Amino acid sequence: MATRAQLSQERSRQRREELLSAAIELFAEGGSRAVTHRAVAKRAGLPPATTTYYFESIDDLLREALADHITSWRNELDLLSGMDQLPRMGGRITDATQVIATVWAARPPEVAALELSIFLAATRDAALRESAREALVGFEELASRWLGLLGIPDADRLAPALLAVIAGTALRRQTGQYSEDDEARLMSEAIRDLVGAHLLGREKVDEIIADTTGAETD
Amino acid sequence: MATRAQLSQERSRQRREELLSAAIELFAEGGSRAVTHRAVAKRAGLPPATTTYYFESIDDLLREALADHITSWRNELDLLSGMDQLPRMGGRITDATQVIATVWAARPPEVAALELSIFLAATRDAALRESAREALVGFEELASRWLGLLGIPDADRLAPALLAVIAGTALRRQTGQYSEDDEARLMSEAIRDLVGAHLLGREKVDEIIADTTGAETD
DNA sequence: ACCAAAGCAGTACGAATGTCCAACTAGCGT
DNA sequence: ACGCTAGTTGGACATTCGTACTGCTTTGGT
Repeated sequence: MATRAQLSQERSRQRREELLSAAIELFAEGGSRAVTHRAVAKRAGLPPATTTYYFESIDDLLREALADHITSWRNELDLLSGMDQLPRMGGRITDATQVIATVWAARPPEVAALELSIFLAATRDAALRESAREALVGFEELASRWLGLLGIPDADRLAPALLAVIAGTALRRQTGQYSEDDEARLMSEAIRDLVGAHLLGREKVDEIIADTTGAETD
Repeated sequence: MATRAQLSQERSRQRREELLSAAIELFAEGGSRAVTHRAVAKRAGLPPATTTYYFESIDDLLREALADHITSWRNELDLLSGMDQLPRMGGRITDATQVIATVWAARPPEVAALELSIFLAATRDAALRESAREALVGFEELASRWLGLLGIPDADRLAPALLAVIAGTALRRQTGQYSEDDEARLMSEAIRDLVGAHLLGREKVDEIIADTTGAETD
């Protein structure tokens, strides 16, 4: 039997993950400067040499930790996607924005900051950028599916704007300029406006804009 | 006269700024890990000890460099604000989004990445967070003023959503998922939708949403 | 029970880092 | 002319870092 071997491998894998987890924690707390061999090992409660044993270099460690977090993040979202809990809301979009706002509020600012940081760190690393792109695609697909379930046509075209609003709000939230309630409300209203204009159609929207502003200045 | 002394002080101030500028460059290129005493001094073409002479610690140096960049960024925006070039567009909002998209395209992704990074770095630093908040307020005021010049009522309420879309698009752009043209188009369309819905008013938007989705599922 | 191999950890070492300090320079008042 | 103050700098120091090396322990096959 390879039971023992498997168990050993399993333990090894788990140690590796603990290191990655510790690295993410340190990164979230103090940025990339805080992620050092010794700090990671200490945080994970493992001997200092462990990090060099499991990873080629400290850069590899950080890279893998960030990529790992992106992946788990996507998995989390895929789980939500599989649940298809949205139809239970009765198909009312106003309620849907409420759902989004609730999910949003449940995600603490520190976590949001971490995820935004990872997306940005991906800027300077080709491999990470690929992961970030995959995650983005996943989010857009998820948003698109949810919007579709609500009976919104051309959901694909609306999804990117929706995500942009969510991401932008996440970023602004980091400044603490608005209260948590205000942030949720601002996002909810922005989404509602985007959905409304989308449903109305581009021609109608252009008409409204022309009527309002064109008339005043022409 | 204190001419000589003033000149000396001026030179000193300039050296300081060169260090800050070098620090920003290094931060943009390699993140906070790349910002070290020696690296900064070398980049600025100054002796190594200069950094310790002008700054309490390396953290202070980085902090001040980021805050400095935020400030100059705001000044740049204030300049745009003072120009009030928007009315020349004839007050057409569709053209205005074009202007925004153009300005946007002119700002290279690397610079956008830097500014996003600074905003995020502010998360972990109280002093920086204050600077970031001031910048945010400045941007919202600017957006609000421009919207007002276009004859849009309640511009204050629209500005945050507009900025969220811009910031969110900036973030997504970092992944390289869409082409630059597509990004500009996506942002332009999202802004147009936001403006249109805003002009239409909340009640009307809610009606549209209720008509479209409520009917299908009720 | 024994051995080969892989997992693992203690330790060491060169390089880089943050910080400090003593000396050197230049401008300024007297 | 001459010190005096502020600006400036080269170099040194302890610390921390990344990494490699050398054994030790555990495991799996026989």
